Amino acid sequence: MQPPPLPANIQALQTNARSLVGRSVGELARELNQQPPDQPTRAKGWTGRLIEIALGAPADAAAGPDLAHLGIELKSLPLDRSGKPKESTWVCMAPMDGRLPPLWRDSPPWHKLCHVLWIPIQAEPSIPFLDRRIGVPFLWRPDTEEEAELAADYAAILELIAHGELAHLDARVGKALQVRPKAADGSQTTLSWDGDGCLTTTRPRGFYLRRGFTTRLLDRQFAR
DNA sequence: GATTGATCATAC
DNA sequence: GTATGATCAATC
Repeated sequence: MQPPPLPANIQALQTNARSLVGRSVGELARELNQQPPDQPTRAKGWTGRLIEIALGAPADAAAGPDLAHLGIELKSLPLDRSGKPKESTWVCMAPMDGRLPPLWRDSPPWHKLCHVLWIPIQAEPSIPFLDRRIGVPFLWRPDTEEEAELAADYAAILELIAHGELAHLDARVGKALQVRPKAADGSQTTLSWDGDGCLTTTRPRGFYLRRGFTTRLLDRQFAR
């Protein structure tokens, strides 16, 4: 199997994604000539990138959906032994300097989350890394209720950032969408504003979907 | 066991 | 340095 080209449309993408069901990480790596990491624990995003390669997504560092021409974001969804998401889901960076648009529908997380192709994958520690298998993919658009929840969380987060109340912006804010540190280490900084309107610095952070939220997506999709 | 804050690898 | 892909590991 060669790395497929950029899928021309959603149908092609879905066909490709369905062809991965039941394949193992090791098989996929071999077929795509990707060298598996020696220490999987030190290659956190490797499987996600492997799936992107398998689906023809370009590996660029630009912000925005993976498949910009289709408006679709690819997300691997690692599952634990009970079939629930193992972790929260990375969404995108959260600018701390006031560049976040006031309207949810203009926001970076909305543009990432408005149309997602989820690729479930086994991730329980008891399964050797290369033996983990890919599950049934599903396209998702937030329904009214889900979007309202995300938008409300976004508004709360935005307000804290806009008012320079970063001390109160921790991972406990937000029912579905939360903000957590996102950096190579604790020394990283980015620009922000304090409560008096003075420029300062803070730790870089990003938006994440809580585990409970993605659990509900799975439940809805597979009606379990 | 779930959550929060910290961190790892890679591309550009 | 900033973005992407996330999971690790300490703590609650």
